[in-house]
Amino acid sequence: MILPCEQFNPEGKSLEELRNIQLKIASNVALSDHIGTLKTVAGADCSYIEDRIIAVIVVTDISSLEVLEQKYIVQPVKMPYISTYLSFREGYPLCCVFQELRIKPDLMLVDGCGISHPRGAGIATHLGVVLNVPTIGISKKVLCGKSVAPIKQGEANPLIHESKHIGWLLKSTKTSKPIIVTPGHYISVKSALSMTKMFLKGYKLPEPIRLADNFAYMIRSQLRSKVK
DNA sequence: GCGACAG
DNA sequence: ATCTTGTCGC
Repeated sequence: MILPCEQFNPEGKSLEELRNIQLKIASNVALSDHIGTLKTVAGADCSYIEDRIIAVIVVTDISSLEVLEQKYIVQPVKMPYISTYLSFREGYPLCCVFQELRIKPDLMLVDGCGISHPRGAGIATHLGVVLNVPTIGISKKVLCGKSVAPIKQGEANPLIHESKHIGWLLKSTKTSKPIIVTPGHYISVKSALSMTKMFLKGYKLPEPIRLADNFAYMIRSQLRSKVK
């Protein structure tokens, strides 16, 4: 069996080969709820400093949303950013960090798309399938699909792609643009929205993702002042 | 050929 | 994602 992280490694592969990996991942997605007792929920995000990538995962308590564990890793960037291939740029380091976690989260929110991807395999889905963990994709821009912008805070409208309901546009605060919520793995379209709403704490992004954002930013600040 | 295009 | 100060608004 192939090591988990290797399923995100773009080295030596053509874009066609990477596309085939995504199709294989998409064929293994489960869009029904396979979530047991929810005790912990994590947020995953990446930041960059020059030619290095900083991948972080923050694990929080499901009810208080306070940090239980946070880990990060810094690696050389293996691949340039190419739209629809994000998981081969950020997936490898995130997979490495996940394996170092003492607490394996019951659910993980990932900065990026889930099934709302041309081949049905955004980074949230890719991580969920490879790591066998329930995931939800949270992004700020639509990659594919169409929707109607929600207006009122708390309002959510369906994101439709090729006649299929693949996610939502959620107006998380009064002033921010809507965030895009899509199932990654082991969760239904409906639950992806209700779960995400549970983690909103008055900010644009659900708390686990916001904490991961902040942590990544902090690590980046430390690195630039120390090594430069 | 043209436009779109997560982070 | 990142480069970047002040500034408009609640």
